[in-house]
Amino acid sequence: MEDAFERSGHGGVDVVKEEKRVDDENSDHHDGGGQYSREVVLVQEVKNKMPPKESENSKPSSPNQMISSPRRKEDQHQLESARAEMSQVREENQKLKMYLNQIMRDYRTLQMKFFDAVKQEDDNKKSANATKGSCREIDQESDELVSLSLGRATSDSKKLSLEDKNKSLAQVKDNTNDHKFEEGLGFGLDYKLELLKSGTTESLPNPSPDTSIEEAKEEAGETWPPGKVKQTMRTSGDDEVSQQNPVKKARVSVRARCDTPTMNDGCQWRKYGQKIAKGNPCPRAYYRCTVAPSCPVRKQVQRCAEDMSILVTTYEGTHNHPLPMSATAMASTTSAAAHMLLSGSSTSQNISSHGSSSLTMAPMAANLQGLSFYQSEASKARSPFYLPTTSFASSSTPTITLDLTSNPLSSSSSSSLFNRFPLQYPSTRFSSTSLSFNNSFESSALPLPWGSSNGGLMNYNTSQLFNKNQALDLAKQAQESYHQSYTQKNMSSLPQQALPESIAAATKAITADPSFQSALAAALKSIIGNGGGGNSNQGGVDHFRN
DNA sequence: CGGGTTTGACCGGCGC
DNA sequence: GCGCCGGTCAAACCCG
Repeated sequence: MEDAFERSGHGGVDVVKEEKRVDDENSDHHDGGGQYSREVVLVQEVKNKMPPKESENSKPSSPNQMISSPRRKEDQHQLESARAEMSQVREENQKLKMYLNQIMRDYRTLQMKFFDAVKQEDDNKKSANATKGSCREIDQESDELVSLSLGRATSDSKKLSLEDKNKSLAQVKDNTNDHKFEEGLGFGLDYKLELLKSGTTESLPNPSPDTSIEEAKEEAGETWPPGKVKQTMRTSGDDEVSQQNPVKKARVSVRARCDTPTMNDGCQWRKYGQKIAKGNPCPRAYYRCTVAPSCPVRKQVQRCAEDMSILVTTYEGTHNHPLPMSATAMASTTSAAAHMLLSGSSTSQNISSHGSSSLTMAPMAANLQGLSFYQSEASKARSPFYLPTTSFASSSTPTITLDLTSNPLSSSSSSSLFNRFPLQYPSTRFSSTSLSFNNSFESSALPLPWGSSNGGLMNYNTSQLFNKNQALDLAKQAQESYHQSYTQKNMSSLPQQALPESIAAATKAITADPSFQSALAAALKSIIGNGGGGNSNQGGVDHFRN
């Protein structure tokens, strides 16, 4: 898998063209046994495509040589068989390349459409700014979008019929002008906006204006950079905190049982201070990220006064550099939570935010290692994901707390969250990425090579809604969009860095993301279409991981 | 010696 | 204005 993926980068269009030929002519025999004459044809065809050096080695003997003796004939027979197998492997590799290229093309197309859609939507919203009806409509739209995307379900989303979702997917496939779904996938922009918002002006270089035309426009006209977030403030109350503190950075608290002085979240931190805070005998330690000298991310670590075994880590800011592979999970989690807090509501109980900002949760959820931004009315009071008044969180700073303690009060969703989270609990499977497509549907999950018995892993629960390829296309598009946004983010925030290095670093970081790995593995598995490739896939993932 | 930690000083926001 | 408090700075110190 890894090999094929690696090669896909060099494959280019020619490979795809060739692959189509092979695929057309031999699409119906992958078993490799029996159909000998056709395999010979295939070998010869492959031979013609191969570079001279390789074709020389595998070139069949002349017909005269082939009939020299029975034994020689048998050897020749085996040779042909081996060649046929090789050709099949090549064929599969080329198919993988083709699929990957196809996915990349689809993604680019969707991304362009997304930018168009954002622009169009901005115009629409400016014209009909304070219309409540449209607001509700947008809410419904967003819910639908999110439910079609990754890892979030709302109670409203359950109302949506399968037909609606199928329709949306069909619209995407047909490249119609309905941009709903593209918006749902197009979270890359929002990811960047989050950087603009939470990344401080103190240390972050200004993002280059050419990362996005829309972004440039928004920046030019508004001191509150993310236009989308600003639009969410139409719903007064929910975004009061953001409004009052436009430059306040959102904080994400993570409560976890931990014996060590600090949680190992994969990042490098340097302690720069310690204080005895009021109301807690335990000192609070202040850390800053030292992965990059200009990284604005800080964290506070303090033991819980009530339960000393609980360590409360509060993260603030967004990394402006490629993260160590082991740190991507926590970083994306906190980034997602922070973004949810800023783009959504800080006082409302409803996690489902308003307007287009809710779209931003879709991508983040894809990187949450199973952290589901699922908060139904019934469970929100006990959700692990709440908006508290922590003992040391400044009341003026929007803070969201992620409770990873094994609280018996935890609902089923939170307990699964606890079990899935890999960082504080290394004993759990690291591959337990939850890339949940609308967990409000309880269809059978796509069988995965490292499948989970209790639903801790990826659940492509949309399989009821559309076929596997479509679901996997979505997964790929979502992940690649994240990839794209991350790349752009790094390019914009590290202008001094050579461009290829930024891209390479971002690529490295993204491919290290277990969510990406999982999606990729599942996509490739589905493409290959057999259920027996589990070990190799797992190995590939492990390789990416290290 | 370089990098990380400790710890008292300092600063700014906020409430009274 | 003053005091409290959270957060940060930076010199001293520690450690490998």
